[in-house]
Amino acid sequence: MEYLNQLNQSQRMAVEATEGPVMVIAGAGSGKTKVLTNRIAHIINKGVDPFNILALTFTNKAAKEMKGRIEKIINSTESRNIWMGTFHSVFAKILRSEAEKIGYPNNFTIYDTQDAKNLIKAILKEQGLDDKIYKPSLVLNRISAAKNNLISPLAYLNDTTVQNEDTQSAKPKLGLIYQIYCDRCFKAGAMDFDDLLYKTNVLLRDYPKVLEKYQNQFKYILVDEYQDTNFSQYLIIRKLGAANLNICVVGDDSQSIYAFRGANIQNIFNFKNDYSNVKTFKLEQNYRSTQNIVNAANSLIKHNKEKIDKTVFTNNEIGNKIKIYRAGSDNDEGNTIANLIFDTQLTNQAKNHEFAILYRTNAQSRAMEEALRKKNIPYKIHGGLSFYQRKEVKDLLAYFRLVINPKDDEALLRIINYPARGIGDTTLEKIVSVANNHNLSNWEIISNLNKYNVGLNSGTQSKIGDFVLLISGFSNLLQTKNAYDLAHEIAATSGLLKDLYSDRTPEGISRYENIQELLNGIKEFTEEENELEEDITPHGLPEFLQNVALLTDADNEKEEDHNKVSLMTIHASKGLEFPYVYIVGLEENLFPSQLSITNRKDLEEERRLFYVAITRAEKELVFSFASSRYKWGNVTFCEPSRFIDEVDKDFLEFMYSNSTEKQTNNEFEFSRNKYFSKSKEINFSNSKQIKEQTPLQTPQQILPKNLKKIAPSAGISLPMTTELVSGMRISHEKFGNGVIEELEDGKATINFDAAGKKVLLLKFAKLTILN
DNA sequence: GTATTATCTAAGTCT
DNA sequence: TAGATAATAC
Repeated sequence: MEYLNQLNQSQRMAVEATEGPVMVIAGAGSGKTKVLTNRIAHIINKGVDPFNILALTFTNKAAKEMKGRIEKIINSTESRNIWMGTFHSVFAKILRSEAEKIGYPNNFTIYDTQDAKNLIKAILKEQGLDDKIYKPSLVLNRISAAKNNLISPLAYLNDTTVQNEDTQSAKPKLGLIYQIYCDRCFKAGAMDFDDLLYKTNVLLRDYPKVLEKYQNQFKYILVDEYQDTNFSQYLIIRKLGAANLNICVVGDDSQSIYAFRGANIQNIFNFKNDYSNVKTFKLEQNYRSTQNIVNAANSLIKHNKEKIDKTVFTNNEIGNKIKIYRAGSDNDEGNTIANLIFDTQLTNQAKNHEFAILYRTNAQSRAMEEALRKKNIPYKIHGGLSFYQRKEVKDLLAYFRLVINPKDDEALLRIINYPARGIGDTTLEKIVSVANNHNLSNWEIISNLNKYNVGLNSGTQSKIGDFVLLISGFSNLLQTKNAYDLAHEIAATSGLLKDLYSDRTPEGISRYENIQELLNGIKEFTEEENELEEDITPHGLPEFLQNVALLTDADNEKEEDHNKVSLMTIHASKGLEFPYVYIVGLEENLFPSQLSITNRKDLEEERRLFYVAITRAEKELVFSFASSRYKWGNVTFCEPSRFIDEVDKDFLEFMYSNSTEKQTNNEFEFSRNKYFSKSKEINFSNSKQIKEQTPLQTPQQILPKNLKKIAPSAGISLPMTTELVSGMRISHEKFGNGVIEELEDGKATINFDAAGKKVLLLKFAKLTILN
């Protein structure tokens, strides 16, 4: 029980109160993860089987890290048996084993947002509805909100309030679209993200035996980031915890930033009323940040009316004031930040990974990326368009999906004519219409063409027949081939590899490489099986796919990304911390977002978002804003964010002449150069020197444009590859030492002492030269 | 039915 | 700016 002595008093109390309902209000940086991990360890040490613990985290990565920490505390690998993960991944797992009960196959597909939107578009077309009025993203939001509040299509149609809302907004058919959408998903054996929670609720509601089983299983339940749970999640917890009532929720109302996806901050406010004899613990001491940062954050959040009373304080050093920079334009802002990072690295001997640039919207990353690239500062983008959303990757994944679940209509439509097979739009329209009339999936039609009168000529029929044979041929291999072999077979035989290979433009090459990377990833996944003797879960293609669907970018981090500056949205930064933090784009209509400034509730959420951003910083914090910014392709002028004014001036240091602020804003249009020169007044001792050192064309600059954007990491680590020659002895983190036998095309064939011959992509392989 | 080009229009945050 | 869609030519 040595670990208990490492905790402060309130932390320790929260850890030791293992029985009954417990709420932990944890201020930013107050050791929330420490409490969670120690609490779970403590429960296990008291004799509880880890299989009886359910812990819901915000990302799968957080779960993995926590398991590691618990393993250290309890000094046993038993920690791996804890049911720990995101709501979505844990309940997807449970749904897979219980799927037949609610009429789904256990190999059900998970539709991502794009699949869902495509389906909605198709429904709109069939119903003759205008997609300018019924914007797919809006429709999907509405459906998502309904599901998160557990409103079924039928309830939706029968709810007069909801119907009035839709009539008012001139979208009376939303209920009908919702209904059709659900039917289509069902017949495709598919669930969207919200279904994973919604269907779990259905399962627990309609099958008391199942509910009982999991109630008995999960004797202890812990929920991290409780302030960001929605009604659907709330109810799952309530039901599962009802038998034992050992429910511990941890959160911080000041960090609730997911209302847009249905999170209900009231869940945390109401916890005391939902359960009797709730023990509440407040963690108020911040161990992360300097006094200046903590106090600045407090002074900001004071402006919110709705919050739980608490006083976050720190005994850390006072630290520097928050510096505020003004830039002339978005590009100028990027350069300013890149220069600051460069200088800070030199003066403080700081590593790249100690820096983070946080922004409100993904679109802001570009200016930052360009500036960092110019200064040769390695960076990684966290979030944004993830690898798995790239077209070519989705295409191959769609083949996998269809092979595993042929009813998956969205996957089928995506690839039936890619690569081109002469099955065009007209043919597909016929098939889809027959499928809808019979309430069957498209696959059921095309695999039984003679049974249904689709009205196709014999040429088209035989093309479709070939496609059916192709897919069912792969399906037959599911039992015999491992994930990698089957994946490779599919990529090759489908013609996808060949199609990508034939495109020798830089973009085409990068697409081909992305497929190679995907296949490499599957290979690694396949080989994991042999590495852990006790790991008995099969590692076939279905298992790989299930893994992939719910991966967040955070779960995907590559080893070679370790020492890089992090770029991410503030939402993605939740739960993370960095010594040096730059919050950029602090402008009205951007942060706070234009869409949020019309009502208090939304504005308060934006303010909490800013609070989250500020509290990521440990040592130093910088704010910046630009006076002009490209939006929709043209320049717009911006005013500094109101949030800057809301932070107490005692903690701020303006790095530009603040006294003329008001006038200069108005003057701006007429004196643009003035501001450009102003930002140059900042003295970057080393920037000039570096510019001259930097070669005109660095390796990353000749990379294909889209690769740079999607996988910036790919470019930055390149220089190393030039140092490699065959015959060289190298070391690889996973495979150990070996000799390079062949170097070609960005790939290396390496003969490892222990692991044997492997072909690795240099771009991704982390090799250390031995000598 | 396919491939190429021209035009449109959309950018808020995420599982 | 870029991805999606429409229009055009083959």
